[in-house]
Amino acid sequence: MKVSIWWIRRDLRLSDQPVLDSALRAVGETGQILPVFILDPPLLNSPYLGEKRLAFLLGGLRALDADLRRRGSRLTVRHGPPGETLARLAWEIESAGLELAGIFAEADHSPYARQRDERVARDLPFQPVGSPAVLPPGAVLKPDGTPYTIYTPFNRAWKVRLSQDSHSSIPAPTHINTLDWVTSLSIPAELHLPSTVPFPPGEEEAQRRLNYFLESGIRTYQVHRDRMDLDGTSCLSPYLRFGMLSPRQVVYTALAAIESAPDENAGRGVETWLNELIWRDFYIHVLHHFPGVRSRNFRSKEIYWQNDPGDFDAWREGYTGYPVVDAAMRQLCQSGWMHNRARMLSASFLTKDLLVDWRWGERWFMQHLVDGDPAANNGGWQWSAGTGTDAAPYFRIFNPVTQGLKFDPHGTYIRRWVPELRHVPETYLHAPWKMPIEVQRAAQCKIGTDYPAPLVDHAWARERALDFFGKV
DNA sequence: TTTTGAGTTGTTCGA
DNA sequence: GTCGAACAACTCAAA
Repeated sequence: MKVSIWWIRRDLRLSDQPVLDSALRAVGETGQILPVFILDPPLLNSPYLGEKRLAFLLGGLRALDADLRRRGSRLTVRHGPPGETLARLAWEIESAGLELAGIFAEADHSPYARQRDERVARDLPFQPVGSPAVLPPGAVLKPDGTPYTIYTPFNRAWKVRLSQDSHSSIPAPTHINTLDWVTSLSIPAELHLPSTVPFPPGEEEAQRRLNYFLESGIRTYQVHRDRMDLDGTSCLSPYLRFGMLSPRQVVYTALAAIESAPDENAGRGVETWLNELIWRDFYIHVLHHFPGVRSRNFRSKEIYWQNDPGDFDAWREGYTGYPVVDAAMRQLCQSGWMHNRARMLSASFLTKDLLVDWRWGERWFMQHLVDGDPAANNGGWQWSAGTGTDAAPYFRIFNPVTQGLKFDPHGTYIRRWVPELRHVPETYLHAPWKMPIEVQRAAQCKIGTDYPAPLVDHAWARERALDFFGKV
């Protein structure tokens, strides 16, 4: 009898699951599947992994295990180096007189994962299937066969490529014949998602959110997505990060949503949202073709950052004295997520106002984001710092006050995340240091005591950054 | 090979 | 208050 190992990494779902589908095909009607998740020590101990994302992952494993059990299956969890662990499982299968049909896993394009997989493939019958991107790296190239490094042409080519593509969603199997005598660790239970993290893990929740977003949020997406005070975005990033949603299914569901409801706003919303999903693919492709971006500037030579540890501390704890920046940083630490505009704004503040190395910010974000993904996070940070592919021009420096006025006009976002500013009148909310002393007293918010004075003067910092980056 | 046009997300200043 | 231009120069994409 044949057995397929389904090695689960960041594809925690059963529907539209090409890896599981391949594993099933390889063993036929009578064969068995062994769904495995391996707790890999270097990943668990990585300085880029934080508790919130780990808790989300573990919760996702619990949810997947429950989904599997409903189909007569279960998840096997092991701990150890993946190569040895898989070899051990292969040995267990073969010593029981069964035939290993193959080890099936979704491709993972991050540098660590590629090295790991190459090593596994050397010794074991391992095949990567599918991709966490909608279109896999290599599928979108310039006519001369080299990868794109500018988003807009990539976007155009991506859309052409998608139009040549066909997709028929693979339904979740109703029953999965499973090898059930293999021993498994229990999923570590000590880590639970804090209640401040608004992302219940699991495929069912992911599907529910996708449907809800496509029914209601998509119509206002284009106008509300930049507003930090509204729930204008899809909030699907953690689910896409761990493959609780199939990225291909997301795209095709969204496209189908325009066709079935030809509402002008919905159409615009889907179009805008699709462009965001293409950014996700873009950075996955960039990291695949240029793995060096994880440690080095994509474009510019080394930059001699100021890297003041005190400035960095103030930034990461949310005590810069600029309310939107502080709201953003506290939202990150408490909820494990940050609004897209808040990410740009706080990244601009760290790299341009404080002249701190983007890698410091990148690592901090990775430690706290539930959706933290090496490709997207690195792409975003290098873009913000002006060192990346298709980077922001060096003179594009966000003004935290005007950005706040524009994208959090009533200060709801600030009041939500920076409670010491809760009673500050709207007129002063984005620049509280301008409050006259009697207003500070009335608002129970003394600047310098209850809430910090600005860490740097933005106008001065802007000039300093222009000068600094001008020289580079 | 050469040439031309374009490049996510902003801010400030002066008319 | 609104609007357009300047903020540079360079690399990339595509004809």
